[in-house]
Amino acid sequence: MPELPEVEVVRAGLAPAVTGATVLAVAVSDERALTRHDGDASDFEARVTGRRLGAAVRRGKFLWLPLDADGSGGAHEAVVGHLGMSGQLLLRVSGAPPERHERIRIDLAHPVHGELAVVFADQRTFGSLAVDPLVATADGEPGGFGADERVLPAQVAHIARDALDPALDEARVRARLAASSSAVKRLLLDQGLVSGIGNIYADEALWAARIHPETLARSLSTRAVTRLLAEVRSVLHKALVEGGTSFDAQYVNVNGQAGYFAHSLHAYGREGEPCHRCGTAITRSAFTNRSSHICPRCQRIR
DNA sequence: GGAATAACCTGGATGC
DNA sequence: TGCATCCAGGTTATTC
Repeated sequence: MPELPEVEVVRAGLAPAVTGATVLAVAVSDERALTRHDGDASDFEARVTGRRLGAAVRRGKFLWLPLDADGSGGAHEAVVGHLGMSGQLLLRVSGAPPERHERIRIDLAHPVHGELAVVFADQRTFGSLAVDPLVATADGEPGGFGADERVLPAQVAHIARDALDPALDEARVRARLAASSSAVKRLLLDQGLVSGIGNIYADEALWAARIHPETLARSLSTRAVTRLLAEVRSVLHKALVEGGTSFDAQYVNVNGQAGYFAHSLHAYGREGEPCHRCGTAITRSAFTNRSSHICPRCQRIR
């Protein structure tokens, strides 16, 4: 499932191939991939064709490509994408055969790499692309990772900075945790508080910090919050280094290759297997329409 | 306004 | 072998 590390791997793979490229043609084969676009397929195709793409930028799980950037900023729109559960952005040679679950294909001409295609494929159709206006960031800092412009797509404006963003307002995160009567895991998954964390890395960070996911956020000590935020950053960084987490074919980089972090997981997906710290069997339990994986000995509700 | 929940969707795994 | 059901989960709209 694409979370921050997986999306960053995709962004880093796309950036050299698309920055400065001109869009030759756009083909939308499934309009469900435009659920975040304010218009139909022909509108999307018309608004992207002929435009010049800027550097790929990411905030949390969203990434975007500014349109008609002149190198010193100035773009007013961007193609913004979210991979959802199973979305893939693949780089292919021009004229490559259709991918399984292909939804949108963007043909490009790059001044160095020549003609190529960016293919958006998505099995479960939770992901989407859209053309969206760029708006100024509320804090005056760069909109996301990958570019210095202080703008971001309007539909991403409500998304908080991610855990690896140096401009993250950590004091706000701490204050929200201290005031909330919700379970701490629910807040970790709240993209409006801190973005980029999904179910996999929430479980991993909570295991590393020895915190039960149902623990009330306001009951955490300052020390525990510090430990948790450090583990969130550590887990995301390690996953990024290992190319993200791949359980099946639903997450791959732009070249179709899987990541290796699944081999480093301590909690997520390890139900019944021994805890790497104490040997107790990892358990899985229902948590708001999804699952939580914990070590019942290391992660007790206090 | 904050919190909780349902709905969206497809294909692999499982059970009968 | 074939069919039915369950499950995975990010985001958003709806409800409380």
